[in-house]
Amino acid sequence: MPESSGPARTLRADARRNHERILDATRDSIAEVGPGFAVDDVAARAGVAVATLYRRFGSRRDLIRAAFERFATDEVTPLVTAAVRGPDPWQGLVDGLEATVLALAGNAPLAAAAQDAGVVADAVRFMDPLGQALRRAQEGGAARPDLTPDDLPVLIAMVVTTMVQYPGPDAGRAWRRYLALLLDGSRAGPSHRPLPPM
Amino acid sequence: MPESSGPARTLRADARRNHERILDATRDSIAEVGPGFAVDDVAARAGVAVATLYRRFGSRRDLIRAAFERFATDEVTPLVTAAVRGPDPWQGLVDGLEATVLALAGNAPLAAAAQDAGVVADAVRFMDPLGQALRRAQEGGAARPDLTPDDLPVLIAMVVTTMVQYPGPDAGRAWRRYLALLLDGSRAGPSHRPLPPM
Amino acid sequence: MPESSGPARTLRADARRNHERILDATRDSIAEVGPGFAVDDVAARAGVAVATLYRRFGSRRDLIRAAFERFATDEVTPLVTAAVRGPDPWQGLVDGLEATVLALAGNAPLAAAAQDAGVVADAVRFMDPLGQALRRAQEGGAARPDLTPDDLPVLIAMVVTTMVQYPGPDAGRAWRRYLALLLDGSRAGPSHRPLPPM
Amino acid sequence: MPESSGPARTLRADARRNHERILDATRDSIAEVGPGFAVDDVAARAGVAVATLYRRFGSRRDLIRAAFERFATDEVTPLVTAAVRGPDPWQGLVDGLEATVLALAGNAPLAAAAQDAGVVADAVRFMDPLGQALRRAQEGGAARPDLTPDDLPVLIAMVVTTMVQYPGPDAGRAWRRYLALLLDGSRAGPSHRPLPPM
DNA sequence: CATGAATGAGGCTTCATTCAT
DNA sequence: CATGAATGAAGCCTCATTCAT
Repeated sequence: MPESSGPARTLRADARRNHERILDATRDSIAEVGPGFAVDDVAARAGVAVATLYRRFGSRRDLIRAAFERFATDEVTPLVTAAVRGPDPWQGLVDGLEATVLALAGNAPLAAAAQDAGVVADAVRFMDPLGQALRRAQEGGAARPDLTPDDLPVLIAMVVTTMVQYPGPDAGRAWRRYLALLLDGSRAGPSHRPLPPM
Repeated sequence: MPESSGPARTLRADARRNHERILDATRDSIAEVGPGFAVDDVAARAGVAVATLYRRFGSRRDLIRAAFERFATDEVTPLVTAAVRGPDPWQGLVDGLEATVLALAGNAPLAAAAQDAGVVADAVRFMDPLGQALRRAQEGGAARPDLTPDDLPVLIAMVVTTMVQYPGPDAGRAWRRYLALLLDGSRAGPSHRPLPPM
Repeated sequence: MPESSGPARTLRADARRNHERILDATRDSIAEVGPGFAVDDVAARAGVAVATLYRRFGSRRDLIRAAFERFATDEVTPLVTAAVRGPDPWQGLVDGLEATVLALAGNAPLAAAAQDAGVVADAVRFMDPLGQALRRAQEGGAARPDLTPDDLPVLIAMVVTTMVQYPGPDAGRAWRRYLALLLDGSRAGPSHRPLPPM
Repeated sequence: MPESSGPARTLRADARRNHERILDATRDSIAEVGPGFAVDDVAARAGVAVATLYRRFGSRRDLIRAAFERFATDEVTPLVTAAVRGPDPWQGLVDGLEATVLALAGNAPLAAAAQDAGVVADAVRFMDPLGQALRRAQEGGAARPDLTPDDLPVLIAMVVTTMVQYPGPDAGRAWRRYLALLLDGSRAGPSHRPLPPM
């Protein structure tokens, strides 16, 4: 049966649609009222009952995680994947990290909420392209060899912190400074002593 | 105005004592129940009424700020001041930052609360010795010249983030890794491009 | 109506199987999470949808009733029937009541749930052997004549109460004390005034 | 300062008044909507904020306990104390228990709530006169010696159960029957074997 | 000036139950 | 006839903060 006209109320489809709606609503609510958003507000925005929300996502924390993950997957990862592609491996890593933080900066409150909930690292872990970029840069001798892909979420969290902590008018700029500092520390260099273990 | 009659002075002293007690209680409460501590709990521990607490400090946030500031001033600054004193300017900066973060790590929950409340930078700003160490390291040619003392609180906040985000069993270790990375990026080096502005 | 075609009979069997499964799941769920069990949990354990459960049993309360009834019928009644059989009529009543409460004690949470839902008496009413034992004991002159079989569920509920109210380490013992008291009061005795009416 | 005219708004007095009001409201709410009453409803009836209620009583359970305790202390104990006073020790015990259960029957839903919350025994423990009556009856040789005052709350709970379980039109009568049974079992008698331990 | 009782708003979460498929 | 997604209504509880004493 092809999709006919009119309401076409399917249930499975509605469920999926609700899923998306809730995630959108979460993003919007956080964007508007900040990391202290209320779960009830999200449900209201999504046009579903709170219990529906709780059926899919078990808790406020998981909701944040899911919203941030989808954001990371759908909006960040593609940009990063694109940024990473380039002839120069080091520049690929630089561009990838910049793209990452830039994308996060676009939804800073969501990032802050994820930070508050302690789920940044979880979600960010899904961005594999960065890890590959790191490896390529290491193989090319540009990045110091004692970094690991597991460090990347931490680095990103550190930079995100600088956005969270300084929400002034120039908040959109300062993070570049500290990312640059981290990157300079991440280059291969003869004077570097091995990094302490994780 | 000379110190006049007895009672007035006694009151002043009592007030001061209350002030200290409240700050102690804040530190203790946060240490025990974490950043989600309750103001009432602080008042109870301090042996004062909640309203008294609110008379002295205007809000929960200001209370955190004050507690963290006193902690920074009384417990962190001295250690840092001592650490900074050394013949080698660069090592002085390194030791100073390490001492800072180490001291913060000792009261990680308080640091986390300050982070949550967004007052880390405010309080940390009071630690001047680090700024002087930075300048000395820059004058000696060891530290890159485009860093400023205002960067230091940010760097510290970044490292504190790695403690907050990874409260696992090795949480006490990982921060060293990222501080090292930041320090490697902070060294003077011919290959460094100028840092983006703050 | 003779057993007709296959499929119909298969469906009936499946329905029956579901019925049993749900009742088992109810017993298990209550045993694990106590009288505050959730209907959804029962459905999940039974491997059926919640709506299916609601089609067969009208409400949570009816579900408890049904589970307790089946428990009473299948697991308690046989034990009681066996216990009642003995040469001495009074001892038969004593043993029967002890067996009853003992069986209930084995599934105390289910009994408690039935108590909470107010359906103990309903279900217990199905245990006729006790009534017969009472009559035999009365005919033999051992039990006071003004008791009736309708009193038995009440007596049992009273003893079950002592299990519910005292869930301490010796909860498994105390009920014997109060059953003994009730039994001593149930013996025929010249000093007994007639019991007030039900 | 004598109590003047008008509102006379004292704070300490108001607190005390609120305390009483909340307890009254609890009694009323339970009487109206049953043991499943809502704490919010109690607060509304008492004309106080929910938080006020929670400041005094820590939890729903404690609220029930307090309401039942006050009821027991203020309304039950005096009646019992009066009932117990009589020349015949055994009759004193009988009358005391009857008065107890009778008083409970007047607020059966409150008793049921206390039963549900498992706090009957706690509160009932405050009714010492019954214990004294038991001892007097035992010293007079009327009551069996192996009963202890700690048994009394249990006996009462058992009888209360018969009220809870049979809320029919004759609910007000049946309990007498079972109390009589318990009492007959509580008399001293040569044929009694010692009660099993608690 | 300290007290602490009172507030009001809101937070998260859970359940029994009913539709639409 | 079974499914399970969705519901709506509560429920309990906590907190930062402000009056009245």
